[in-house]
Amino acid sequence: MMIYDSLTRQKRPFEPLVPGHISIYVCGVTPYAESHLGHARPAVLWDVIKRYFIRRGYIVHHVQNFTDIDDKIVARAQDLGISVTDVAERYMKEYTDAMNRLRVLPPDYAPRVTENVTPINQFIEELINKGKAYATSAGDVYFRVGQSPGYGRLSGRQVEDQRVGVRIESSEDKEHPADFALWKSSGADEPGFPSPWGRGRPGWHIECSVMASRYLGPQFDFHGGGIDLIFPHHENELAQSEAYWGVSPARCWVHNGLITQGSIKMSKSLGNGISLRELLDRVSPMALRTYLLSVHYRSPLDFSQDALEDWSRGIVRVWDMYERVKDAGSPSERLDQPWAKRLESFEERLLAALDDDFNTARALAEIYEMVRDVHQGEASGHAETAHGWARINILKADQVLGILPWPATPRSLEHDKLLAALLSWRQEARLEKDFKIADRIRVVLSQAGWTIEDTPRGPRVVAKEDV
RNA sequence: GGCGACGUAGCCAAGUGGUAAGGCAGGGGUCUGCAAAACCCCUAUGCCCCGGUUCGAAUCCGGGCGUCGCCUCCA
Repeated sequence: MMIYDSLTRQKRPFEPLVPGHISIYVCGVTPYAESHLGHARPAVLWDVIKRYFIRRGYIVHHVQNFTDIDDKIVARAQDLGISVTDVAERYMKEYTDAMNRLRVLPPDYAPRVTENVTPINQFIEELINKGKAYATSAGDVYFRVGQSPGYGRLSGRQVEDQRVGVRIESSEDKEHPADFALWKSSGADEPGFPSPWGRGRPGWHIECSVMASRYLGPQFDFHGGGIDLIFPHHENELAQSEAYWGVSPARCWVHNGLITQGSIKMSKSLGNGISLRELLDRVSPMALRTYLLSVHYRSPLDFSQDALEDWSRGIVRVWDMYERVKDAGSPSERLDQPWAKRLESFEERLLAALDDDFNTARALAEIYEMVRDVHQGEASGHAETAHGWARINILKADQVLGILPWPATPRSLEHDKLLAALLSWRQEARLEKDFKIADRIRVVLSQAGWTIEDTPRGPRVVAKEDV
């Protein structure tokens, strides 16, 4: 198992901290606005990583937080004239709904900052006691970057090289411009929590150090998030955790590339994010999911509607095959043909692709090659065996990658009866060679959003919204 | 200015030293009342450019060109 670590900048063999267990902390979202497509990428990636480790026999502990208190949420609440809690709840629910539609398994713990204020305060106090942080007369607490010799090694930068002026906020009583807030005092009209330094709220980075160690311990296996979080968020988090525990928190830092549009990063602040909810209303969630997995996670993914549709057309072939073979029995004969041997060893190749730094693109390619082997089996007169393997292998791929759509929108019984009646009328017409009627029925159904396909096994109706 | 990533067929994309996976589109075919679907076959002497290392380079090194990201909230 080879995994790329952002800290060492190389792919290297991975050994879990505790044999047989995998612990994962992924930075979640700040729920102050609608989720966009960019949020779906790490979620789907970590979902696959998790399923992969589970399949490999590990016990997985996965934590993903919600930053439910933050300046942006406060501002949003004031805009909408509702409470900070209501804003956070609304967008957390929206995010969770989108994840469900993408078949993303929920994390084992989804802690919130507002439920961890006391441990956060204890953590900050200890950092002050250790001389790693200091409180100001204004009631703010800052982390003392100068006390962290390794600071900058995750993001590969030196504090003094950074563009001057950008980080420095007005009227600072910070000791050093690079020092960052652990605790920020709240104004009278802002939400706040009591603390030894007065009423205030946690800074952006401290939550993750606190919650990760609280739920997973001082050290854990993976820390994940978008590549844009490396600096300052993860750099600061690393510094805090190290200052507190004396060890580097994550054994491996995994950062996904960003989703762009026209090569420009999709982000909330640029306002060019594609609404995840709207996109999921428009395309099949599982087609979107496979599209996200079609590019290696560390590469940027330049979103295009065309590319998504291309992927959608491809994965539909796998769905169709599953429809055809889902009732097949388990294969009972063992054959020496190459296709049969490949079908038997399909899962090994699937997992081997993921062993190599979670290469989901290669894993998807394995699925298509497997589909071709099934066709070869059919052509060589062993359809039953081939179908049996097809069923097993597609389900195995689905278990790890998540590729099959959940049942399409349920239809009413009346609906089905009506369709069946029209189809049998058309079949009668066809038998009587009355193709005028037959074609007329096809046109009428097509106008209603249904496509009839005459297959060797009889007519089949596909609803346009299913694809 | 500092740091980093990327550049593979018409499009998307895997491949990090051994002779270019996969998907979409396109062409040809099988099947079919027609259509669609499905399936089969074909489609990069070449991987941004120029040098170098090597028996051998898309892969390693050097130099360019182009695009993007981080340094401010960001997945």
